[in-house]
Amino acid sequence: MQPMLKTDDTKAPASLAELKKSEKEARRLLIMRAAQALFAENGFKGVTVRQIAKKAGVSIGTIYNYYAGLDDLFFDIFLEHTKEILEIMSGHAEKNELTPQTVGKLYITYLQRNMSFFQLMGHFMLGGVLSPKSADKLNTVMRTLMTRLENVLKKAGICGDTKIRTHAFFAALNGIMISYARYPGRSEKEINAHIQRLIEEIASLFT
Amino acid sequence: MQPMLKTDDTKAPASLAELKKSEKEARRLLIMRAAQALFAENGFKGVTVRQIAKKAGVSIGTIYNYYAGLDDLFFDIFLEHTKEILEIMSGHAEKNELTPQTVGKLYITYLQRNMSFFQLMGHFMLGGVLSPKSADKLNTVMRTLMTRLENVLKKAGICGDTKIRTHAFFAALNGIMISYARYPGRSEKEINAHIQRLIEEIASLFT
Amino acid sequence: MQPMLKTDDTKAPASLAELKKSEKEARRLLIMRAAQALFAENGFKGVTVRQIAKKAGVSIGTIYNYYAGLDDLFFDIFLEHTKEILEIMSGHAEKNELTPQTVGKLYITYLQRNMSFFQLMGHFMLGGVLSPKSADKLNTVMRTLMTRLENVLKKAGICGDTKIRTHAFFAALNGIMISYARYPGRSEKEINAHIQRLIEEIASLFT
Amino acid sequence: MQPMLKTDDTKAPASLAELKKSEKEARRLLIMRAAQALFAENGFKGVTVRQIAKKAGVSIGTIYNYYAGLDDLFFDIFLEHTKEILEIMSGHAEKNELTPQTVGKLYITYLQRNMSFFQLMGHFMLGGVLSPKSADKLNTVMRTLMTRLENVLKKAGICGDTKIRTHAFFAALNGIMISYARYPGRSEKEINAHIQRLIEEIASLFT
DNA sequence: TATGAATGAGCTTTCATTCAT
DNA sequence: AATGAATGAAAGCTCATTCAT
Repeated sequence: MQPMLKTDDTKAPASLAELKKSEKEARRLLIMRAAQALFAENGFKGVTVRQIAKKAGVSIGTIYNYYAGLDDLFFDIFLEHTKEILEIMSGHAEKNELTPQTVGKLYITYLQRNMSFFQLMGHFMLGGVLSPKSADKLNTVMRTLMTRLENVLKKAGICGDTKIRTHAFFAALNGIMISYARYPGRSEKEINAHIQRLIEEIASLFT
Repeated sequence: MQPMLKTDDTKAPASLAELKKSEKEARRLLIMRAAQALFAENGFKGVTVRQIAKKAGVSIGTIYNYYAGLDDLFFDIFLEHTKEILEIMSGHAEKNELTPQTVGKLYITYLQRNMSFFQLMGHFMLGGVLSPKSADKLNTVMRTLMTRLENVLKKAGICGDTKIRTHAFFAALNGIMISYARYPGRSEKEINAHIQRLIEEIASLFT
Repeated sequence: MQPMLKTDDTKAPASLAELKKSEKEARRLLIMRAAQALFAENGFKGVTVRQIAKKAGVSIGTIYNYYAGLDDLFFDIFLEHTKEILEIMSGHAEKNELTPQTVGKLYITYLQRNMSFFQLMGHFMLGGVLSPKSADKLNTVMRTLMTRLENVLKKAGICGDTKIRTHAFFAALNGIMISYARYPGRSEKEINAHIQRLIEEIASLFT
Repeated sequence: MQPMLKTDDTKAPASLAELKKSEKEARRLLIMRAAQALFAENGFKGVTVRQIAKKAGVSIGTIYNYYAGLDDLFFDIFLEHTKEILEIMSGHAEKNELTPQTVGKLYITYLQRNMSFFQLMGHFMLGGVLSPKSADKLNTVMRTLMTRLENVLKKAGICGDTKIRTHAFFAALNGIMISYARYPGRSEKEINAHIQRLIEEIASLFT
């Protein structure tokens, strides 16, 4: 499972103040990346503040200077993943390659490679409590994602209430993951074959 | 959120041995119900051995006389829920009322009223490790559920690979839950309206 | 590590009462042997009442019908071992084979094959509290052992206060065990070679 | 039973960093002394993390900041005792007072006043598992102790394989303790008299 | 702003012993 | 005499968070 987070978020600073700001941002990123890596290694439950601090090369206290608490950090990671998914889709959109099927496969592939992202999704959707600020951020990014998906489906020729249909498509893809991504007693290969068939099934229904 | 687990599991015992056995079963149920109630009250965080023991009115040690560990107990709860869903569907099947739409609504309604079941599903599917024995039990009950769903969809006139299509239907329903059941910043009413529309959308696709 | 406890303690009963008594004794033995076997397998700390009951094929409660508690059972095992050592020495004494060296090797070999016995010795001598009754039993058997050892040393020609010298010999042998029987970082072979040399050294001093 | 651990481990710090380091060392010592005191009071049974924390006036968590686990702490105590024994012997060596008899009495007296040390010795030699690092430390300190003992015995005129003879002497002394230090049914006075006689007996054999 | 030692409530699990049957 | 389910105190250990430096 290779995390796919990009690394070139920094640009040339224009002033001292901006320099400091970008430094700060860089360190925030450092922390987030460390946590993300640990997620990928040990899953959601196996990540502790100590480990993150060690991996990021900062002190525990510093983490709390950048994030109000672990859930805050976790949500930041979740958001980062969502943004990355958007970028991946953008990349393919420019090449005019997006069909419901390809977008479905892209999305699921991403989730399979970043199970921790899906674990976080489960955490926040099923159990966690989001601050209003976090909820706002989530809304913004989700709206963007939905708009993009909607465009793909429209181009594929869906009609009717395209918005609700997009939501249904998105839900169905997530459903594949939670229902079959780690089905007990099945090999990774079997699971993947099954998932691919399900994506095609779902995608064909939405075309 | 009202749990809907049935309570009339007891029958008249035919012998002393059977009496003891049913007593034992009754206490096992007591423990499971206590845990289930705690799930409903406080979510995953609120379920500790201490809490369960207190709620069930038994000692901590007793819990370990009935279950090998917490995960064993959790899985038992999960299984019980699944069986109950099957029974609900059976009830409606006899009355010949099952369409993809009604079965979808029944299922989602159950999940909404028993969020803990869905949390457990997430727990086992995303993070937990199931013992081979538990995996077997899971397989058995899931196969039954899938068969039942398949019959419903067949009666509704689906064709092609009905098995994979059933899995897709099931996945889509679960996806609605994980994607929208607790969407942050939305009221319960809004959420429910949205979910109902999504069910209809999905169901219509599978008809 | 093969435990060396004998098994033919039963004789033909002369009456019904005696039959019952011997049955009882047989069951007591059954429990003790089970505990002894578990000691050999898992060491002193790894033995629980449940395990003993299971291994002996009796219920937990039954164990408490025969022994006041675990320490009582442990002490019984300790005593049994001591008696066995005496018997081994008796066997060789009849053949007129006992020198300080051979008796030292016999004793240490027994301890090495029954480390749990030595662990018990440590338990009772360093930390445990013995009931007066147990202390009496211990005294009796130890006196017999000392007498036997004394005879061996006398035959080997020691003079002076033979009693204190016997105690010193006995102590020295035990000291070899606690000091070197499990020396960390040494292989079993190295340890054994060292122990054999020490026995010879000690034995030669007492000749 | 008065523990005899020394207390003057602190020196004037040369810098802030060194100050902090010595503070840390002081707290480590605080924890170790608390554990040592509990050993002396209640034996092995009385030493729990909670008790140590309470006695040392620190939190439970703090103990785990200084030691990886209880066994790590126990071994530290064991080592500290060994070092102290070495210091005691050094003090007398300077005064040229060491004969096998005096060194035997010094050693045994120390063990009698610090039974917990001997209990720890039993713990590690009979049941415990030492980390490689701990095993190394043990080896170092034991080698020093053996060298010192060997010098004493050499000065007393022993010949032959002086190394093995030293080990035998050391073993014999330990054997006195495990065999007779707490002989059940004997008064403390009787026990002490017996032990003193045994030391003389042993010492005379090694001269 | 960065640090990291201190905190202590909290966790799951074990196990000798009791006692009603 | 035999049973074994129930007990619950106690264990070692974790870890997010705080706060003085």
